[in-house]
Amino acid sequence: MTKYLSPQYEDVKPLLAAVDCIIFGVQDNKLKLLIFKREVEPLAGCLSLLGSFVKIEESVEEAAERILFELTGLKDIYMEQLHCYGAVDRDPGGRVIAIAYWSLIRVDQNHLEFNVRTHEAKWISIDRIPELVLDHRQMVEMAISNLREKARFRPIGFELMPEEFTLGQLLKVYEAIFGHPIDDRNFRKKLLNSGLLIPLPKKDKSTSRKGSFLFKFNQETYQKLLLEGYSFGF
Amino acid sequence: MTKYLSPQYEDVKPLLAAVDCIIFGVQDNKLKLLIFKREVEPLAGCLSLLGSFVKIEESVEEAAERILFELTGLKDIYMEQLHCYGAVDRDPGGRVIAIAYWSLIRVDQNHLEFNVRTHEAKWISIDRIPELVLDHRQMVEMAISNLREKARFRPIGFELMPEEFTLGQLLKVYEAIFGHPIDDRNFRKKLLNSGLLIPLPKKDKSTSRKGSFLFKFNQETYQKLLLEGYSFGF
DNA sequence: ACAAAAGTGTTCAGAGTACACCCATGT
DNA sequence: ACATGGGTGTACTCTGAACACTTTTGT
Repeated sequence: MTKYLSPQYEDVKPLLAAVDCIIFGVQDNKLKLLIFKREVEPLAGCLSLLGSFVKIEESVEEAAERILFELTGLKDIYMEQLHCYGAVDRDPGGRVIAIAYWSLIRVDQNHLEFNVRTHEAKWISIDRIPELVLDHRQMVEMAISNLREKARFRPIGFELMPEEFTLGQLLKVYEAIFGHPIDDRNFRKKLLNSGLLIPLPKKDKSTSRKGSFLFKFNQETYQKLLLEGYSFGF
Repeated sequence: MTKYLSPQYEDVKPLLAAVDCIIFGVQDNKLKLLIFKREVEPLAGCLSLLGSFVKIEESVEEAAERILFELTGLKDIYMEQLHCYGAVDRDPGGRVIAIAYWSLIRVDQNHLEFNVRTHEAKWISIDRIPELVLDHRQMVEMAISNLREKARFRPIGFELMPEEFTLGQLLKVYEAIFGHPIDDRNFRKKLLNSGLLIPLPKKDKSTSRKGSFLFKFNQETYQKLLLEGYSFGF
C-alpha cells in the first residue's frame, strides 16, 4: 500500500485517474477538435484524445489545465468538466478511470499553430469522427452534445472567436456548433440587441467587395449573461 | 506498485476514488436530502453524505448504485453523475478523488423508511444545509443547482412522486425544487396539456372536504419528454 | 453593368404571465 | 351556513420563426 494514505484507507485498492481533453476550435468556419496519435502502449499509434494521468501532487483540474497548456501554450482557457468514465475494463492496461474535460480555444492565437504541429496533433471535423482509442469516441459524442446544450443558453460561442470578427463569421460558428443553418436576419437582430457586441469602426474586406463590419465582445455583458443565461435557441 | 496495472503505467502513483451520493426526496411537501453520521476516521461523527470507495472490481457507476441500494434497498433509481471533485487535499486521509452523484427517490416505497432509520440517516431540508464533512457541502449546493437546471427542461419532478398523487402535491414538489411559489392555474393548465398525467377515477380526501383527484404518470410520454426536453419554466 | 456578399423589417403563431372567482363537501 | 382547499378561463405580452429585397463596391 502506498504510504501517502492514512491507515484507515489501507484495505482499499487504489487505481489510476486520467484526464482526457476534448479541445474544440473553429477552422474554415467549421467546428473541429484536436486529436493525436497515441504514444504510449497499449494501443500506441491509434488515434486518441490528448490525455495524461493525474499526478499525485496536482488536482484533477490542474491536470486538465496542464495538458491543455502543454499542447497549446495557452492558459485561462474556457474549460468544462464533462464526465467521469469509470467502467472497470475501459483501459486494457489497468484500472484507470478517466475524467474528461472539453474546452474552447481561439485558433487565431500566437504560437498555437506551431504548438499543435509540434505535437503532431490534427484538427478534425466533428461530423466525421474517426475511430478513437478506448472510449474516447463516446467522450467526444458526449462533449458535442454537452457543448450544444450549453451553447443554447450561454454565450460561449464567443470563446471560439478571434479578437475581432464579423457577424457572418459568428453566424458560421453557431451554425457549426448546432449543425444546421440559421436564419441570417433573426441572428443579426438578436445578437445586435443582446449587448454582447461592440461595433468597431472598421471593415473586414477580405471576403467581399462591400466589406463587413468588425465587432469585438463586450466582456461585461458576456460575464453577466454567462451567469444569468441567455437563449440562443436558433 | 499494484499488480493489476500493466508495466507501462508503473511509474504513475495511484490514488483512491470514492463515490458520494446526494439523495433527494420529498417529505411534507418539502425537498429534502439524506445525510449521515460519518462512521470512519478521519472525521468520524461529523455529518456527511453517504459515500464509499470504488472497489477495484466495480465500475464507478456500479459503486453509486451499490451505495444507494445498501441504504435504500432500491434499484433502478433515477441517478445523475454530478461532478468529479479532485482537489489534492480534499480528504485529509489521503489522495482521494470523489465522484458525486445525485438521485431522486420516491419516499413512499416499502422498507425505505425502515432502511433509512437502520442506517441512522436523516432527511434534512435543503434550505438549511448544516456543515458537512470535507467538500460535501459544496457537492450539495452544486447538486441542488444541477437539479434545478435539469428540472426546468426535463420532467424529472415525477421521479420524486408517489405512485398516485394530486396536482396540489405535484405543485408543492415543484415549488420545493425551484424554491419559489408557482401560479396554481398556469401550472395545472400546462401539466394537464402535457400528456404526462393520467387521471384516476379517485380522490384523495385526506387534505380537504372536497377531495382532490389523483393522477398517475404516463410512462410513455415521460420517456419521450425525457429525451426531447420540455419546458417547466415557472 | 454586374457579381457577390452585407445588411435590413414585418408579420404571424405560440408560450409565458398575470390575475379572481365559483365549486364541492364535511361539519 | 360556512369554512376549507380544489378547480377553472381570459387577456396581454414577449419571443421565436418565417420570409425577400436593397445596398455597396471592385472589377
